[in-house]
Amino acid sequence: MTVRTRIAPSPTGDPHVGTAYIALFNYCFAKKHGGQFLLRIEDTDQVRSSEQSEKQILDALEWLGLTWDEGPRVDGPHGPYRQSERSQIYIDHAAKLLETGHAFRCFCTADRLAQLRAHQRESGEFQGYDGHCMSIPADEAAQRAAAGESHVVRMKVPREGKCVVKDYFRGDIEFDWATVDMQVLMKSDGLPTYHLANVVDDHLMGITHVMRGEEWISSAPKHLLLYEYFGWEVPQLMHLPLLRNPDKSKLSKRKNPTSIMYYQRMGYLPEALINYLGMMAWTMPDGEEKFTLAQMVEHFDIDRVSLGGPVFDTTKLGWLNGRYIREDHTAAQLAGRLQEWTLNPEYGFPILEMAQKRIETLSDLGPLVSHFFSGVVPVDADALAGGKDPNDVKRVLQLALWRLEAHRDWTTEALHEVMKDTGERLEMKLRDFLKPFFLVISGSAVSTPLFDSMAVLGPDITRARIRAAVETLGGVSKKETKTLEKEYATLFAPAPSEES
RNA sequence: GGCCCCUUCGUCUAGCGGUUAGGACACCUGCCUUUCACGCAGGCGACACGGGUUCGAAUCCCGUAGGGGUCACCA
Repeated sequence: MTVRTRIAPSPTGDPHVGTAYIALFNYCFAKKHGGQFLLRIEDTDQVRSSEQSEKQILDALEWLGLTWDEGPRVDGPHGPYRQSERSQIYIDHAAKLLETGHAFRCFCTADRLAQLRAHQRESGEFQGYDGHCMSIPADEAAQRAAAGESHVVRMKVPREGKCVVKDYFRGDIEFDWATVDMQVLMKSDGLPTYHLANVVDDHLMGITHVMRGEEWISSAPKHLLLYEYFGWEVPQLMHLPLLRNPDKSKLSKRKNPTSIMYYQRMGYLPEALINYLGMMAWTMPDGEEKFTLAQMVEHFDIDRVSLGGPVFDTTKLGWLNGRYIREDHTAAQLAGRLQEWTLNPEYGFPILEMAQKRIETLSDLGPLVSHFFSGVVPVDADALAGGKDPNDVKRVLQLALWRLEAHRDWTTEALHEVMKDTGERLEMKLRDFLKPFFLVISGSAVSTPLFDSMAVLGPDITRARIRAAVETLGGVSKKETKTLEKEYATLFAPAPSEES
């Protein structure tokens, strides 16, 4: 038997360091055992996902050196693929479950489900589907479905007995079936949910070991039950501990930079990042802390995984990155890395074009463009407030930051548009509204044009600078966050399809 | 709140019945150095708590506490 592992990132949002962390362990485990490390994009939601973010995930993994193999797949050419192109597979599998009586069509409205949940929460009973539509005879349900009535497909779950999840690291984990919900398998839009797609894909791809985040433990019974219903062999489940924020909660964008591209733009080397990720929950047998991906594969031992959730601490990452810079590079090699990073025509020429009009001597260049080659630039709190109430400025920055976090199109024009709109909705003169942003983005009152600068710097650095400025002004407390969120919702009430 | 998982210095961790509980980051002190950094030497600092089992427990078992995850037509 060949070992086959996989990761299945969602194409929603930015490529997350947590994804790379899970990918790293899958990669090392597969390679150590002469197996394959496969990749698929878990795209079961056409509304929220995008080609662009899918490409970002692939780019990020490649940057880190986590190359995936071409493995068995269901159709089309080899390589990563989108599931939505193949939804017929899930329709067929759902139909099979319907036939064998392991699933049923559910016609319940969102309203009824919301009421049900509210009632259950109030009375403190088990929260989950009450089996309302299970009593509809199969042929009647099929007829209603054929007539075009909106419905979903749910899996049947035993109401008594226990389910034993065999986790490689934790041993047997017991769940009462009564606490497992009758999960929706097919949504009313005809696309599968993650649970169905995941099990079907893993089986068709011949996955032998499912190494994923701890967050999935509680849905493992559903997955196991699906394997049983289909009569398929169950892969070995291995749940890795979750990366944490300094406050120990699950690593999140709200509290930490989590985008892999952020670390790339901040000037971390891929070998340092991957090395650091490798010392989260794992150690080399000899205790060595600096190691390459190849060395990690060579000495990889799955039993050396520790289960306490590691805090992703950028201080130590910085130290490691420094070691790579000074120990593994001559000046000439370092020049090469710098070139790869930003000292190249692609990144540099637009900057020079901006600078050209604004300099008298070549030596004026340095101070003018230095912020393009920096991470977070320091800003003076007093200068930022500009004689006004710092809290007002903070409020404006935070609201705009959220707006920019939801914003995808990072071109000069689009940024101009979204910032102009934000200023208008805040009923401010554009000039007054934009003033602090000049300072925050460039760290100086005299600098390159705002929107062009933001476009060149990219979303990660831009957002990080605004976030840092908010902190400089004292940060937003929990209470302030609440009021601001309310204000944000009324001012910018995002359309339902827009993601945040 | 229900269910589930986890628990060694502030942080990442070694340890898998007998150790003065080891290393790394951070912090502090000193050395090196025109400054800073690097480097070197040293220091501070942890087995969550309570019961068992055992001649002996950080290691095994039970309980408590704390932290986390999860309870969607998101993944």
